Amino acid sequence: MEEALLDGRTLKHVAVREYVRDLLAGQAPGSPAPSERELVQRFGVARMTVRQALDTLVSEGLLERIPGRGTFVARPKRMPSAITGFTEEMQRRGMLAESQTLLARREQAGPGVARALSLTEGDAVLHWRRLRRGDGVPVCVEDAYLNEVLLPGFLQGGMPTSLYDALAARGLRPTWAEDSIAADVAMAEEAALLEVATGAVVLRHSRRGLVGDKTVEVSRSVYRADRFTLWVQLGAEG
Amino acid sequence: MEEALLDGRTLKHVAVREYVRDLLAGQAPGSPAPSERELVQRFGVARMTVRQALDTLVSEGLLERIPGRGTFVARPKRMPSAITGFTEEMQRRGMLAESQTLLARREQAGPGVARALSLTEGDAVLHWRRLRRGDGVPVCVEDAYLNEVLLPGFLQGGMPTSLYDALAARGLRPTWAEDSIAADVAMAEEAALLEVATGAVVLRHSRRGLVGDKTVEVSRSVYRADRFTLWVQLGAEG
DNA sequence: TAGTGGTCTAGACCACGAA
DNA sequence: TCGTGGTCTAGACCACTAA
Repeated sequence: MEEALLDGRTLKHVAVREYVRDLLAGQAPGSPAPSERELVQRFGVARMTVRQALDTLVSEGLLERIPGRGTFVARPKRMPSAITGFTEEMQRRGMLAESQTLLARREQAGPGVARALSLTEGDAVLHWRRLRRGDGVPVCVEDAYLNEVLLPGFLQGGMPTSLYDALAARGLRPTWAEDSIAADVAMAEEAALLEVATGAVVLRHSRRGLVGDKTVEVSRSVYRADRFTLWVQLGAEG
Repeated sequence: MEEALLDGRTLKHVAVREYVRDLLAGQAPGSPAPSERELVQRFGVARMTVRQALDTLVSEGLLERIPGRGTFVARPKRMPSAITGFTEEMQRRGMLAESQTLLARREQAGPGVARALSLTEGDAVLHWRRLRRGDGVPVCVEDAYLNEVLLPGFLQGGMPTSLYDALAARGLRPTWAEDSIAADVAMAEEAALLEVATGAVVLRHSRRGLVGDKTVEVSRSVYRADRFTLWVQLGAEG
């Protein structure tokens, strides 16, 4: 029976690991995993091999070992804030996210954008300006600048609703972000778009989004202070 | 010579691990670690034991294994924002942090603070209000509410400069934080303390700080918008 | 007492990188 | 060719938990 589980091509600890992962998929926290010796019997491998498989699942946070008791499905750990965009943020709050493209074109990078994208001033960048609504009310004006070299043909074929979905489809969703958040007042143009008075209080949010060492996105957003509060979770342990 | 390194009380993989950690402390990224077989010889242990020791250091991010080459000091990974307080934040910016205690007393928890600290309304909490300066200029008014049960005698013996240092000394430095950030205008009392006009733009920052499952700190800070921008790094990969 | 995970041994063969 | 880390074996003894 063991032969059905080991095909000779897959590494044994990987086979055991994926077997256990499938077995416990969807199981409630606290559900017991097979014991190490049971997996040794089932797969006909050494115990160290089973431990190597389980070690991986423990470090992933899927399993939890309790000496003298056994191995169990761990309760999900608290996770720090993911790197999300407006669309996901609104969905998380149960609000309807809408976007109206005000501008989508190639431009020459100004000094600030060029530095943030690790380009030279005057290099071509994609500039995408949107008015973003939550439940129909203007919430935010966002200017996103994208590295054109990484996104050939991005402006063709219609703009997507979610920038991060579009980046993810190209394997370029940021895995690292450097954000700055400040309070300020709205300039005339911003105020008109956000349907507030010039000088109304706003929250300014800038982001530099990287995947690996490459900056793919620089954005500057201005939020109506009366319609938006930023939430951030920090830390790892739970 | 091996006997000098193993005292029989310490677990062997721990002895090997700490030997390697000390050996490589302060070494530049890319510096080679002893090979696994070299450590086997030096400590007279099995190779699996050495691998267990090195596995820990690899998962800590200190070491990096390169198959066929060896094991090396890893370059430091980018880390998400730590959970810091005002003092550390100012130091990070190269500014002098000063604090003036406006209030430090036991109070009965109001509904919001009680809920955030997982207490019952009316339970005793420690309330610490400070005016915080950076390079001598008022930057922030912070109200911190602390769970008195976790911090017996905290108000005696003089207030520390850094709340987070004081919590760390008790093993209660938050490992998880839930923050909210919003733009607003200063109320009269805040404006007077911050030396701005009533109605001036401010950044409001609330935090719930936990260690494990216990909430140890709830704070509400109001920052002068012209003196403070918040910075956050998100993500894990580098 | 029986079962669990934690630690440890003394080997083995492999793919890969550098010389 | 030689050294490296990656994988794997077939056992062993320990402390701890639960019945």
